[in-house]
Amino acid sequence: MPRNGEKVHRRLQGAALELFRAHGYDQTTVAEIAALAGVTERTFFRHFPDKREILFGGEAAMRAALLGAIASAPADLAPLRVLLLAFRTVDTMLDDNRQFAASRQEVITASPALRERELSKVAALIAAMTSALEQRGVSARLATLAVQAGMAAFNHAVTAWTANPARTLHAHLVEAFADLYALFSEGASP
Amino acid sequence: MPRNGEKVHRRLQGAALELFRAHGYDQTTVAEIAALAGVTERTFFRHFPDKREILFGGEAAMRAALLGAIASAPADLAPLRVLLLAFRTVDTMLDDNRQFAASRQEVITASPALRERELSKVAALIAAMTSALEQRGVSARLATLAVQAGMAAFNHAVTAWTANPARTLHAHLVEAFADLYALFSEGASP
DNA sequence: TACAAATCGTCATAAACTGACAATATGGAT
DNA sequence: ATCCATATTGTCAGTTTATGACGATTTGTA
Repeated sequence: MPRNGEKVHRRLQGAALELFRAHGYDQTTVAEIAALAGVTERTFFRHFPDKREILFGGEAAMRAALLGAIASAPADLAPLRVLLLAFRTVDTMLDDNRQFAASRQEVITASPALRERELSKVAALIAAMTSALEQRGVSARLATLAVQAGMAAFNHAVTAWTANPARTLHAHLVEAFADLYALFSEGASP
Repeated sequence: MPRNGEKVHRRLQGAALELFRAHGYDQTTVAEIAALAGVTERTFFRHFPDKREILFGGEAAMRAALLGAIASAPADLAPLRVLLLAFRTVDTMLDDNRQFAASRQEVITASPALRERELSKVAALIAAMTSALEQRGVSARLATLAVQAGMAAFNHAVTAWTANPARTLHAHLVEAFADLYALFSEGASP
């Protein structure tokens, strides 16, 4: 039933990334992206709800992997151990896309509008992981704190890894979690 | 030299909050806000860079207080103690605005566009607090992790406090930090 | 082949912004 | 009191993003 279907979707994404890299996000119009992909401006908005969304949507696989890992972790594992385990299951996924992901990230960090959308995506992922932790019996309070702290460590590990790909992402991740533990190991709460 | 000056700015904010509460953010046009404030649509965009920004900008005082508290904290205090101290200096500021802040927050959480902008504001505040911690000699790695974890605790405390104003915000804040410490007090890092 | 359904193109339109220039009000100097 | 410099606003034209309606085209299937 589809005419071109999936191909148009990817052609639009490719055209957008190419034009964004060449002239920047703001200087690129949706009409230009559509023209380079060989479709109409109207078709762009049939595939993506808005202009910012075109660089996102590939996180579905990582999201599914993270949620699945949280759900199927050993029952007696402490919340942060569950998160570290989950993050370790997706670091190979990032390793494959390294080339493309770095190029995409360059464009995102160069545009305030895209950075804003990225924050929104991360927040949605945090919310999903939080409820996944709650399904394991972790209280809502502890779940939010654990996921936000864990995600901070994960993001720091990823950026440190892109800056220094010599060390493995897994090593960066373990170090970030160690830093997190060190921060809180100076006596009990006030 | 100014014609109306400050008053237009606040009139626009008041008109926007009123209309957003009545008909929602998406169903309210900038022209309607400007008309209710007695100015033109063009004047709106002279006071605010875009439509989402009109509900923000009041965080300047809190930001200054937080950064000042971080900078002037005792030199031998651990990073998270510095943050808890800083958060305690602003909880009275929130207590005053409680009425208005709750109304504003209702509108924000009801609109995806405004939630997105709020995330962006929080991220900017986190970045500023992180570099404030770095000025104290804390490493960039530890600073990011500490501020993100601390901000998670602070935000959780604020939402818990608005849901249950019987307990003081300070009590909620201390509890959230205690939760954070508890999360990481189950043996050393892996 | 013919039918059904999913895309896609075309057209019209609203709303969010932006630049240019004129009009007006305000504070101070003469 | 008058005039001048300056800040603010109004007006207008135009671009870009986003949406609805409707017809045309392609594809999978009976």
